[in-house]
Amino acid sequence: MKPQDQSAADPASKAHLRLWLRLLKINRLVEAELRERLRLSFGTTLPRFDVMSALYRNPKGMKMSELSRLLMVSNGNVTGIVDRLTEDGFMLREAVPGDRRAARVRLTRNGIAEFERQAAAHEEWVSELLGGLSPEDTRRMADDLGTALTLDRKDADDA
Amino acid sequence: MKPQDQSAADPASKAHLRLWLRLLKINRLVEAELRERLRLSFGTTLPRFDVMSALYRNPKGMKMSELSRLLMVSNGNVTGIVDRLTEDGFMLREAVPGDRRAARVRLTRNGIAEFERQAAAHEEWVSELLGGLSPEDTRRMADDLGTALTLDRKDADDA
DNA sequence: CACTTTTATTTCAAGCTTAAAATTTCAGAC
DNA sequence: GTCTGAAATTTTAAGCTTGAAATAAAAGTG
Repeated sequence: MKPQDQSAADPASKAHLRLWLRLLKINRLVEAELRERLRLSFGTTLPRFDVMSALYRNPKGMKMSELSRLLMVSNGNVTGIVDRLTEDGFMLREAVPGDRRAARVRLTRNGIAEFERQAAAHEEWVSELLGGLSPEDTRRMADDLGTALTLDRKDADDA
Repeated sequence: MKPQDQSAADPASKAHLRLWLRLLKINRLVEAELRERLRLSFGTTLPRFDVMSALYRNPKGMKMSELSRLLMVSNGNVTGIVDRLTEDGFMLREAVPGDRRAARVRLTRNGIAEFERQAAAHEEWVSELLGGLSPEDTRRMADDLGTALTLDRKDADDA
């Protein structure tokens, strides 16, 4: 490829940057709205919702480190959020039989019931907020992102 | 459409939720990487980069409230970030002639030079991190998101 | 002009977040 | 068994973030 092929300035990097700025924007828009609704409707926060969601899908409980890895946040971060959710009676720490260092966290009966209420509203809200995307665009974009994510390595699974 | 058309459970909301979880994931992945690189290479953070970026595009400066609205963060948040960037000599507050309440913030010569270094690296990093997306997918996704964003109302503009 | 309301910003308390250091326990080497 | 290093978690300090309250000044009302 000849040098002047780069006619209209840099090709890919500007396009990627443009996409990134839009990803950032929709993320902030949706997160801000979800945060406010969670606060007003349930008196909770997004990080709390995320932790409860992870535990809801793992009824047997998860170790702190598993939680931290899945949610892609630091260990110390999870400690604080779980502390507060435990104070509220939504979850509890259990000893791990063979390992006195580890702690297994799981939702209480109360936490399960509370999360189910929150999750139903949450799903409706997300759908409302992404309502501008047609079913086809939605599916295609999710698939494209799936590709990008597996190429970024990390856990290639997904529910 | 007949009732049993909804065969595979709820249609749109689950698809939107799936997309949302992937948007969230790629966002965290990219942000985590950018945050670490900004820290290691420039000793700065994403919020600081965002503020400097906004001011770089507005050489005449911006009022605190304009900054806060553009970046979609709270007023108090901007105050703290600008305070620290000012201590570092990258920006300064100026009085607004006709309004003694307001403050106009702009980059110093030093701040401009520093941001230009950071922005060049940042663009490369983003392109690298989104490298898994082909030029076509990248463009299409950005366009689709643009649609979703204008439908979410708010400022329909964009650079 | 006095009064009220709106606007611009900062301050504050609480919670989120990270990276790094500190603890505690486990597992392997000897 | 003792030592050394790795692993799981918590603690800590600093910065980010919000919503609400506090300040201060501008703009409208009468």
